[in-house]
Amino acid sequence: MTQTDTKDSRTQSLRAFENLRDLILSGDLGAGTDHLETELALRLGMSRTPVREAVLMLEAQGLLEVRPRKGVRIISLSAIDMGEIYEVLTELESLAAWKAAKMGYHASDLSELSDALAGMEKALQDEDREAWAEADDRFHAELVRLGGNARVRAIVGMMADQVRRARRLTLYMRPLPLKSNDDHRRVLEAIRIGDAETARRVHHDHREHAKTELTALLARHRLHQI
Amino acid sequence: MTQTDTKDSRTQSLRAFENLRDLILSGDLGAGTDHLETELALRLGMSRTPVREAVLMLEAQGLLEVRPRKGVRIISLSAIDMGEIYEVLTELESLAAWKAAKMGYHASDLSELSDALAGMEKALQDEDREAWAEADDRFHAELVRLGGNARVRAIVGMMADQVRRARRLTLYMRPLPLKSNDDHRRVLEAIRIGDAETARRVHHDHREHAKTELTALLARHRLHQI
DNA sequence: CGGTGGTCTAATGTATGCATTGCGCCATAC
DNA sequence: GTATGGCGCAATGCATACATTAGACCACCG
Repeated sequence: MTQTDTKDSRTQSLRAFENLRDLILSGDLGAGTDHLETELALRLGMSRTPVREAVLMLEAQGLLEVRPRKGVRIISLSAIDMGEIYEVLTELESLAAWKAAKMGYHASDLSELSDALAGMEKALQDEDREAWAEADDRFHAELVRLGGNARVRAIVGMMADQVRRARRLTLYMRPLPLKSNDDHRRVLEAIRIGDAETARRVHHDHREHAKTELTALLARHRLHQI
Repeated sequence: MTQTDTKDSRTQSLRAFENLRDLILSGDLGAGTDHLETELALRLGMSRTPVREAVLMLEAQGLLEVRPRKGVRIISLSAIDMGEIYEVLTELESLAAWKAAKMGYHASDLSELSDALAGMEKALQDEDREAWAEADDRFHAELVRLGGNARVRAIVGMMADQVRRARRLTLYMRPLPLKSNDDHRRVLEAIRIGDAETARRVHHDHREHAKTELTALLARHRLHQI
């Protein structure tokens, strides 16, 4: 009657899931904070039932944890967590790169990847870090899509969500990612010519390097929980 | 009043989750079959609410899918799915093997791994495939535990659950896994002496070999959906 | 003054009821 | 005989009410 008249075919649970997810990723529900189900239900303008369902799904994705009688706590990631996530990303993305190279894609199939790369290079010239991060996301997402393993895509998507907050936080703390673009270009080239081993190795090294860089950055800035 | 008086501190949701999970893994709820929430609630002796919550969690784990107005469908895995899962297992378990070797475990830390290996060897002598499978599970579970990455452990656990049905189905279709034990022994030895690269490579090859063997087996027996 | 026990509160876990809506079946018309 | 439209049913999505129980606070006792 008040705000929910915009025709909406999706279920309340799904809306709750998406809304809460966005609130968490945007930092609106800060890491480490607690929230009661009732409170969240009120905020989203629905009853507790769909909120509970959404919370359950978000817990499965590792974005929050339910602590009976204490509310749901937004997960905060330690440096160790970050390391774990990067390890998973390293392995699964480089598998995707390897498979993508093996699949013998035509150049036209790789246009999205080239576009993302071009976006990163332009952003770098403009020193626009936000744009660079967005293009970087697109590159990695497209890479796992080309890898053609739905489970890898799902897992990498989840993990990427989890580190998104951290990445945004550190975006302005580090030098412009010059080497990164070079890595990406080499991965794309390896995929283009079907050199699977190189694609895997370069991407693997790329992610490992990103991990050490990020953890060092977090340590330097005393960001042990984000 | 009838069967659920055994004091049970766990929540109904958790019980529903575990029960349904077991019913699925045991094949009692066959792959591809549909089941109404009401029916499942009746079967588990509880109301629909905890069943719904359990179903949601099981969906997140990829064991079933909810199809509105048609009931929940137990996921059936195609050969492609099986391939995807094995690829993920290959990468993440070999990462775990690599890390385990790097961590410099003392021999006493590896006793569970040795035990599992001994169990596999004894089972092989007895030609007891069930026992072998159980010991194999223990070996792989312990390996990812030693790897020390909680996320890897969670993902591998989920994937292992998903292929359990298939593994049981094919357990008696193939020759005794002689090479498998040898692989495991080499992985253990590499971890013991801290040779991370060997541990990774051997385990990687081991899993890849298992994948091709399984998919060939499924194709030969026309098991396209299990 | 500190510790312990009890009570009270409030948040969750669960059940239940209702509204919605997709789907199938039947009837009717062409 | 077939196709189309409407009606009815039943399963889910959601809201709400209730029971349970963990945890906090206070009072009383040592």
